[in-house]
Amino acid sequence: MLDDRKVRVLRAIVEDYVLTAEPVGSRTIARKYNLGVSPATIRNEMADLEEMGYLEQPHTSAGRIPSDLGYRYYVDRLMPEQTLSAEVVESIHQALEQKTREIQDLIQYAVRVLSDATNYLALVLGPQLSAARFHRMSALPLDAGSALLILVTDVGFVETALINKPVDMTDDDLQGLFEYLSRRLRGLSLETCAHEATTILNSELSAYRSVMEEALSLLRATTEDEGEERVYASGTARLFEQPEFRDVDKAKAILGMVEHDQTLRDVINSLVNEETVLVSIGGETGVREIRDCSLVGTMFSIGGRAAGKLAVLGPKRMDYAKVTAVVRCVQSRLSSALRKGAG
Amino acid sequence: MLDDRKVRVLRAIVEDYVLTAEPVGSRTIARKYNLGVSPATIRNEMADLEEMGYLEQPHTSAGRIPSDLGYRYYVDRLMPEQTLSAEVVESIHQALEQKTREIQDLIQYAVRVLSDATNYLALVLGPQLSAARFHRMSALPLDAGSALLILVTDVGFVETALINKPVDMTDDDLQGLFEYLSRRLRGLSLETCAHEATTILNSELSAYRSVMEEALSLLRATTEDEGEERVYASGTARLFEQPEFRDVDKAKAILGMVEHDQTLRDVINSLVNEETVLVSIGGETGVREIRDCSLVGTMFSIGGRAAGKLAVLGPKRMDYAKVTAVVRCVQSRLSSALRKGAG
DNA sequence: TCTTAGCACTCTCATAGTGGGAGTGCTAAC
DNA sequence: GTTAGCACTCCCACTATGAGAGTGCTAAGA
Repeated sequence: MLDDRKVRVLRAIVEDYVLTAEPVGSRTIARKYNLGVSPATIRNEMADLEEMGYLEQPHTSAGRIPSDLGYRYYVDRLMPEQTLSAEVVESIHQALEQKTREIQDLIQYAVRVLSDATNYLALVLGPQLSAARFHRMSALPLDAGSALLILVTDVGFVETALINKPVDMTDDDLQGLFEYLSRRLRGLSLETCAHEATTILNSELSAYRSVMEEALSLLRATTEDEGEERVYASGTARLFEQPEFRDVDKAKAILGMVEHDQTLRDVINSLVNEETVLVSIGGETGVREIRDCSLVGTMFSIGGRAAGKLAVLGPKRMDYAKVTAVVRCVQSRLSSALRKGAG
Repeated sequence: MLDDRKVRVLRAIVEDYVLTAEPVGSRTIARKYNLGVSPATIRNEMADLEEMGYLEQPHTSAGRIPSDLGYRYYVDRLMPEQTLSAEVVESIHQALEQKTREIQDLIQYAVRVLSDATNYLALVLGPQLSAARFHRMSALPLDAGSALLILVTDVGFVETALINKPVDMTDDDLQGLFEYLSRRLRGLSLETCAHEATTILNSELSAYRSVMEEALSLLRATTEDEGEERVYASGTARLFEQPEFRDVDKAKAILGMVEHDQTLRDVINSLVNEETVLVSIGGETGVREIRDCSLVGTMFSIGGRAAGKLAVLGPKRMDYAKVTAVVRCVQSRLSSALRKGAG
């Protein structure tokens, strides 16, 4: 266990390093954070902390920087509960109180404000469609030979596809078909739907095979898509403002990962699985490209239903207190967004 | 006018510089491109070309690099018509012959393959919604108090919004209302629609004011949105592979511009306004952030209707012949995509 | 036993000097 | 008009060099 003074030294080092991005020396601590002891004493404490794994030394005669473990200790036990400035809260509210009624748009505003408020890279994962439930499906005739197929999930997420319409099928037939299907499938998970629809197709609706096939393929595409949850990102350019990413190769690695959605989904999904705000520090993510980064994320719901996950990716040396607070704030505003609008 | 030998020197310099990213010296040209004259003669030609504005010298005793004007001359008059390798053509075909029936998805595949095939940053602008024509609008009742409003444009672009549904309105009423509206508005530009719908609302349909207001606001949002055309990008990370963007600040400036959609829209829109492939070189774009880049772009249509613009952003020192060919290839495949599917 | 001052030591970083290499422009001869 | 020769310029990579920051250790003091 860390005694009181070690804790104060650790906190000082984390906070100073977060602020300056420079390794912190014993003199600096003695001067700026008045612990009432001399640099020599602090040096001893730092040597202890290093041995215990909380600190690292870039090279023999540099100051110390926090290790992953050091950050972890700070985040779990030392980090102050931060209340956001009125302006930040205000800007978040404003961004999410737009009059938009479309979830996709709302998410896009959210990811942007998340990045603006933290100055880091913000990421949002759309709803996990495989877990979504069928709400309804409908076909909108466009012209003689084609129609727009529309799938709505319980969260209000919309997927559409252009399909061929058999010429011998009237608009009423089409509408009736999907009315019927919608009644039969409502509330089922999309995966179950695909099975169920196949059964229905074979048993009773074989007359409408071609249209049904298209409907099935939309259902399957929606669930099985490698791109299961859509990924929204904002603020990639901001990464470069961090001194630790001025190294082009690091920056490139991170960018590459962000563009390669699947890795991103995996990382965020494995970290975030509840509505509390969680932090993954450096190597904890297990992904090589972002071993110098931390990820702060949580799930969010819109109008009371689980809608996705939001996360901020920044350098390990990030302002965890602030980022956590911002993430929490955006999360809570999203939950209540649209509520008065539509369910 | 440039005499034959000057032209050959210019071509050699452009092509060598594109290949190596190093200023090209007279010796190199004499050795690699057998013009049958000595370095000294080439030096004289280069001095002339520099005076005429086609070449630049990074510093007194370096080789020459092409100026914007030099590239321009090359692109306009020297660039060979390149036929793409079978593999590249194949990969483009494959990417765009996916079974998807949704325009948005198709565009996403297109932007990805555009970047993969060129190794530069690829950009696609979605259809210009203000120029789009109304095809139909429809409302899908979701539950007692809400419905999904769907707007389809002639190109097959879909916009949706969640709206409140007056409790006293039956599903049939709702459907009838939009059937009627769709008949009245079909073929009009979205802007005209907004006006027209207002008139209709005031003259005949004032009973449905609340729903109509929502429909109007969707129409307006679709046209007036600052984000008029949606911007799709792919391959940002690839920018860093270019030696000229290993300078973090340059890379950041470009990335920043890419994230700031509006500038991007403006640049692409001002360059590209026809179905031929156009090239904008360096300063020609007039945008500071990309003065070291060139943009190759064109309009494309899907299923015979103008659908958007596609562009590749790379360093000035890019392989213009190849990029032009790729852009043209993607453009042509897009035009014929979906054609057999739905119109 | 804990704390502290002192000091030698290490390591980085910015600076300046140096030499090689690449390329030029000019001149004079072909 | 072309070419060889040559002096000149400029960049760049390499190597000191020294200042600065910070450490660990030791020994003395509380």
